[in-house]
This record gives sequence, C-alpha cells and structure tokens, in this order.
Amino acid sequence: MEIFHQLSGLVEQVSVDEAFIDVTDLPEPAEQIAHALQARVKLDTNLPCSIGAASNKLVAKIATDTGKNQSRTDGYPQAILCVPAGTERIFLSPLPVRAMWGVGPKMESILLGMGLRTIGDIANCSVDRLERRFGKSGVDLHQHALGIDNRPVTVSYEAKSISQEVTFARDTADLLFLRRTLHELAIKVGYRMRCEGLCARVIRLKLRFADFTTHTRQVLLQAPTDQDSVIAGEAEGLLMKLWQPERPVRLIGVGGANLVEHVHQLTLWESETQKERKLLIALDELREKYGKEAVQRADHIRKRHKEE
DNA sequence: TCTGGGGTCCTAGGACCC
DNA sequence: TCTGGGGTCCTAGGACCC
Repeated sequence: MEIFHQLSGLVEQVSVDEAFIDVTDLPEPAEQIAHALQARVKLDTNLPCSIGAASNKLVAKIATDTGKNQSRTDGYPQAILCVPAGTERIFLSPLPVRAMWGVGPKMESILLGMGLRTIGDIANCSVDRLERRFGKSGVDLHQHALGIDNRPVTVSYEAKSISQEVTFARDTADLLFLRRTLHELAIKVGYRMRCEGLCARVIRLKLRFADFTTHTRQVLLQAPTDQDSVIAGEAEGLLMKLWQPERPVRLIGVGGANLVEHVHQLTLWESETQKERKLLIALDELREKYGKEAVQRADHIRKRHKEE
C-alpha cells in the first residue's frame, strides 16, 4: 500500500491485498505504469501481483481477474491486462456472467435460467427484463455489462460497522459458555471502536445454529456507546431473544453499527459511564504495552472462578 | 468446497406519522 | 369513524465480496 501511495494520492484500499489506484493524472500510458508498479512491488517486497487497467473500477477489477486466470500456468499469477478506453464492452462481452463483479452463485443460476450465459448476453438483454427480475440492481447490472461504471476511486474510508464473531469447534448448548464468549467478543468490539474513535448506535447479535441457519437481532440505543459493558449487556439481552435450549449453537457474533464519531459529553459531573470510559482507555493502553492478557478485571475473574 | 471471519449493499415488511 | 396515499425509520435476512 505504501508503494501505491508513492505512485498516486488517489488510492482506494479494497482489502488487505487489493486496491484501486487512480492514475488519470499521470503522463505515462497505463501499460507502462502497470509494468513499473509490478516490478517495484516485486523488488521491494518479493511479492507477485496482478494488475488490471481500465477507464473505470469495474472493468479494471474484471481485467485483473481475467489476466490472473489466463496466466494461471505455473507458480504465481503475475498478470497485467489493459483494456483501452472505448473497448470495455467488447472486452466484457465473451466473459461468462459469473465473471461480473457482484454476480455470485445465486444470481448466476438465475441468469442462466433466463438464457443469459455471457456478459454480452446481459448487455443485449432489455433493461426492463433485468429490472423486473432484479429490481434496481438489474439496471446497474445492465450498465455494468456495457462496461459503464461511474463510481469514483474513494480515498477516505469510513467503517459502517465493527464486529467480532467466533465459530466453535463443536456446537454448544451451554448458555453460560455463550454468555462468557459474548463478553469476550464485546470487549474486542469496544476496544476497536475506541481505537477508531467511534461509538455505535446499534448493537447487533448474530447466532448460527448447528443446521447453519443464521439469525440476527439488533437494538437501537438511546445514546451511542463504545463501552464494553454496554455492548455486552445489550448483546446478552438479544441473545435471550434468540436462545433456544434445544438448539446447539455453532457461531456467535457481536457488532456495532450506525457508527458515529465519539463526542465527549458536557455534563457538570462525571457520570459513571464516563468514569468507566477513562478506565477502559487506561486498560487499552496497558494492553497495547504489555499484551492482550496483561490486564483483566478482577470482578470478571471472580465471576469466572465462581462459575467454574 | 458442507462452510472462517470479517465486511457491504439491497430488499421487504411493519410501525408510525401526516 | 374509516379510508387512502406517501414518507421515514427500524428490523431481519439474503446475496455477495475478499
């Protein structure tokens, strides 16, 4: 990512190992930039990478995937594929619908059922038919099949939600264990929110049963929070709504959504919650210095011992 | 791919208000 | 008192992505 930033200020990081770079303002041709960038990444990190270049994000993304698939001969894919402006539709046309960004297994089978095999078939299909079948996203799908995508490269990134979840090695029907796990997850979520300076207005619980059915419950808070105890408490309340003693649980997760920036409350007296905030921040700092297990709350430990 | 841990966006229905 | 239409907010679930 550092290497990308040296190239252009307009870098949109999509995941740990993927990014869009807007090189519109650079004088060199895209192909030349791509080769230099790939060489640079290899030299500095010894990592292979694939690059797709096009006039918009959608086509660049598909170009990367396509190049990667084509070069899947031996070893790592190290592809470069450039799609010149004006040739987007021609490039996409022969590709299978599954190659379209946003088309997964479900949509693929629906499209095949409609007799649409390639992206070109989607492009030649009437917008009305696609809209009837897929709603608003059908209109987008048609545009994308034509190679049209107006989404800009977005530099700043704001998280929409923060969550933690665990899948158990064995399904469990142990409520005490679930509640304890919930607490541990809530602590991690709260920590991450405080690191980002964010508070959540919505607390969400996710539960997956042994048969893989997944349920979520959420609650809208009066006031946004970044506090472990509040997150844990709300999540526990939600757990009791979903919990069925006879249904073992495979996964449990906690998250915060509707995130807002943390603002300090202007009250005359420090409330209990503000005291707890200060305590939590102090604990966060200790954990950063001495590791995650360095500090634990005595009341939590006592509770645990009693339970055990 | 019988399934890990994050995320995002969209849809549909219900409650509530004017 | 009942009905209609439209808008917003909230909740739950599904599809998809890396």
